[in-house]
Amino acid sequence: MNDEQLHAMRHSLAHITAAAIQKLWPEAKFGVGPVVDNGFYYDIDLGEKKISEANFGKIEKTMRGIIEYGDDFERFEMPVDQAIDWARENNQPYKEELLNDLKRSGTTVAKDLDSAELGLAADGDAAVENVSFYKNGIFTDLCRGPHVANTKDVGAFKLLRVAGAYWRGNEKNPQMQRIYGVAFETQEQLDAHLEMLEQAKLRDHRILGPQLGIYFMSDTVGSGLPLMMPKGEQLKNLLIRYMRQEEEARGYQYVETPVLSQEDLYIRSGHASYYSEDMYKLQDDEGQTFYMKPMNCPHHHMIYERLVVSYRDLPLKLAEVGRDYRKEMSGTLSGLIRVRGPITQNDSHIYVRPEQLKDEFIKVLELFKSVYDVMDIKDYWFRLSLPDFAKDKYAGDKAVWEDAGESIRQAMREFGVNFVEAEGEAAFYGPKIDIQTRNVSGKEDTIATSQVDILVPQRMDITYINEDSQKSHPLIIHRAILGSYERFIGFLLEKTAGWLPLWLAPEQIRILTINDTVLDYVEEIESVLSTTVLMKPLKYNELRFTRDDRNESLGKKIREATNWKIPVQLIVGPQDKEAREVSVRTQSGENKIALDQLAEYLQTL
RNA sequence: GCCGCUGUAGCUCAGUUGGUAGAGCGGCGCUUUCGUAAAGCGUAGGUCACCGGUUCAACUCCGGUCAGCGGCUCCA
Repeated sequence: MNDEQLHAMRHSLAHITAAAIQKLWPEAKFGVGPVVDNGFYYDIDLGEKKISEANFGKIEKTMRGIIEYGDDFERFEMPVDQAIDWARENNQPYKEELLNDLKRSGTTVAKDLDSAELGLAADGDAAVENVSFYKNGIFTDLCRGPHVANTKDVGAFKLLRVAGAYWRGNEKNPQMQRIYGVAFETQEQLDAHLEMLEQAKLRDHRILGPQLGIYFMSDTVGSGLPLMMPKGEQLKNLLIRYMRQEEEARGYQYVETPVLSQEDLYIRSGHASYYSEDMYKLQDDEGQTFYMKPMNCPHHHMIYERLVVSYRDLPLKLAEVGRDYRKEMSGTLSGLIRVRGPITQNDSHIYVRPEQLKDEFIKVLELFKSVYDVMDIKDYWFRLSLPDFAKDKYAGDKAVWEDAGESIRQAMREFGVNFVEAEGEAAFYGPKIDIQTRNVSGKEDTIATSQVDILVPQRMDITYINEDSQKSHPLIIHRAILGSYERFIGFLLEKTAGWLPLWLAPEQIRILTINDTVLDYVEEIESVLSTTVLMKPLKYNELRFTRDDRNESLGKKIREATNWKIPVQLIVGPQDKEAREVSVRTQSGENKIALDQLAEYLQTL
């Protein structure tokens, strides 16, 4: 089966879902019902009545009835005015709204999604005259198609969940219910997909994190406020040390700035007008207003002003382990991926003269590549996020925006990275690149981001004196290679299924004894380990090891060490002591290593 | 924030159609000193998320709050 057939199948199932719902709840009003990855959805408004997953059995049963009955999907066209009458007569206000948009402009002025749903070509911007419909049995829907020939031809499906979704993606519009389903050609493929989703859950950092003693969420502390446990703080600190090592080698200078600032700073930077609703605000006893910093940029700009006078001082690269707090809406929070705080940024601002922008941006790309290679992150791509001037988010000179976008584009071409472009995803102050990857369930995710700031230097009037003794505004590259350390830890846990590489594992080595007769030998091993230092990729990384000499079976000790995903288990029994070796158990198998070779061997893991 | 679902021992979960709860693992104690993913026996442990209402009686029904999950919206 090719992609088009699969698409038609899933789209047809969306219609069958709607048909079943119309049969069960004749008052249902329908929105759109497109195909998505692995399945489909349909948006439905039942007014006061709500569908819950408890209704899925009934809906699926009705759907199977429709499928078995085997109506043909019939396509027909009608003039748009007649279609509007049809929508009104059938009490379908959402369809009526779409049809009116179509009539007016030939487009629905909403997302591309809509055009695929409707009876018009995706590129149509002239007003349309005719729209197409599809009918299966008693259910008729405005739709561009294509569909399968008969309701019998839809393969295997399962309704997965129901969610809220704003009509046409706008939170000011009414909220509809979105019924999601997955669908495949065969039951086997469907089962395999459901199995994959189950497997993905086992790699979920929100399960692994607490399980491995990395972090947890406390009901008492509150949403989006993770508590890092000793192992998590260990891991985070290793990442911080590594990034600092790499950045300082490339001329970055570390600074530290307060978590609070007076309101003035954000008024001057312009963040206040965009984000004041999203900042935590504090009032002191003297009537002063402070904000908790949601980003480090304005603070860094103040340091810039103290350090930079002349063009000779540029580029200036300031870096910080910045602890930010953001008033994120409760519904957006998720494990370590989206938190309120601390959002510990691997943050840096590179202040450049315009002619330095492209070269410095290439150096940033080089740093991305170098760090991601070490982290063994391979499956990622860049997204060049440009402004959409139709939105009022973007201010400033259009030509400057385009120059900056073009510099980034050139830098990426010159450095040779793959990238896609996306309009309307830029930051308010400039174009950016996002580093995209797919998470364990196949959903696209942003790991990190880098922006070119063309607006704030003017707005804050931060300057340098150029070669002609004139005041000029620098450009600023904002960049976070690992994003936030919290988010990166979440990402890393999912990528590795908890099996962190040796250099990052909070507990790297556990010595497992077989009985008490080897305790003196264990001490010898420990003295070797405590004088061994890993040099790559983080320099002077002292080994972190523990000993399990409890009165328990070896099997149990191995099981526990494995559940903790400790990369190196050293098994020590009378035979090892006799031979002056250790049994090294790693994920790739077991090796007997002589004690005097152990330090050397560990460097190779 | 919005829509839907969920919240029982440290963990994973069972249970009561309203009469104050149970298993496995873990913990603790004793026995066992054992070679590659769980030794045996015993034992402690719960304001059934929190607050209020209905009721003779609430973990169970109703309302609210908090927290988690799936989406939508948002993401400097």
